[in-house]
Amino acid sequence: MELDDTDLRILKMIQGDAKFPLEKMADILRIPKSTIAYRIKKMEKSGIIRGYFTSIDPSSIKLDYVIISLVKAKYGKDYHDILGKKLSELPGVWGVYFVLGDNDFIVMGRYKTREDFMKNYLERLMDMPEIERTNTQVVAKTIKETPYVVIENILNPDNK
Amino acid sequence: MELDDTDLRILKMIQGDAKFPLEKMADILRIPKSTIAYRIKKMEKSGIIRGYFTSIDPSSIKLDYVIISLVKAKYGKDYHDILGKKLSELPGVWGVYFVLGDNDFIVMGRYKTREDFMKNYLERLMDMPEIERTNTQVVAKTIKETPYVVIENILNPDNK
DNA sequence: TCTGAAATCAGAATGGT
DNA sequence: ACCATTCTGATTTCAGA
Repeated sequence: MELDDTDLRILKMIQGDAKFPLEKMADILRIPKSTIAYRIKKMEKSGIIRGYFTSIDPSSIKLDYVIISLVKAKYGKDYHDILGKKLSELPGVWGVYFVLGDNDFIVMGRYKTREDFMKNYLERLMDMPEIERTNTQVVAKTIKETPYVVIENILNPDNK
Repeated sequence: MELDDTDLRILKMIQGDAKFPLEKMADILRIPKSTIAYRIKKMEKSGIIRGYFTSIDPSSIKLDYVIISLVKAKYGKDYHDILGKKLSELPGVWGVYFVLGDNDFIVMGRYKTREDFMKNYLERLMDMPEIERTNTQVVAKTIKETPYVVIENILNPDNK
């Protein structure tokens, strides 16, 4: 499905506020709210809109031990497929990226304590025979984390 | 603010579906919907709930060039502060983590093309005098990306 | 802090263009 | 595909426990 400028403007308004009222959008874009509703439904059906989520402050539920791991798999396609799956099923892991370069996987996770991290992450990682080596880094500070913000500049010439 | 079991159950329901109806929650938890509303409002005010977001499929808007950078700053506190800020202001960057270990920053970004990436990210990175060295990896496949899912197992004994 | 009922408002459904 | 109207149901408000 092709997105026109109106679709992008709608997406920009709802990406940071899932409950942005149709009426306000209608006022801003100067088109009827039933049209906005119609377009949003279409984007939901086509998979452009993947869902509506609530962002919860991780530290409010004591998830203060944030880690990022660089993982190198042993050579062979099977190893990669199996390892990718295994990593993404670890408790606390919210991101797994298969990358080209020195490493194979970059893994993002959140844990309550060092003990929680050791038990539920690191020890399980040690048990994976598909791994060649790992390098895990502790996040001292999250400076920015806005994974849902995708549309930054609507008037980007590349969109034309 | 202290979260009890009911709060956590509410959060678990809305984290993956911001529009989960109060009435359904009331049925499941067997408490009145006005109480659910009251508790959600409280969590919004106290900052536990940071907002409601729409997840947009990045590839639907042609953001197919996904990168992760490892950045090492030159020594000195000022360098770190300035660099963290500069990195988080780069277009396309959605995540910046200050980490302990071999690197100082891990930077997550999304771009339309290699050219877009070169122009808006890499070339600007090259211009930052605070940087000692960088190592940028291209994401071949995003295996998992669920940053909003924070509460995995409500019945975790650690919560008690 | 919690609850029930009433009032308000937003979103879904409809049908016509 | 678009839009005006109608209808349904979810959220907000408020008084009382």
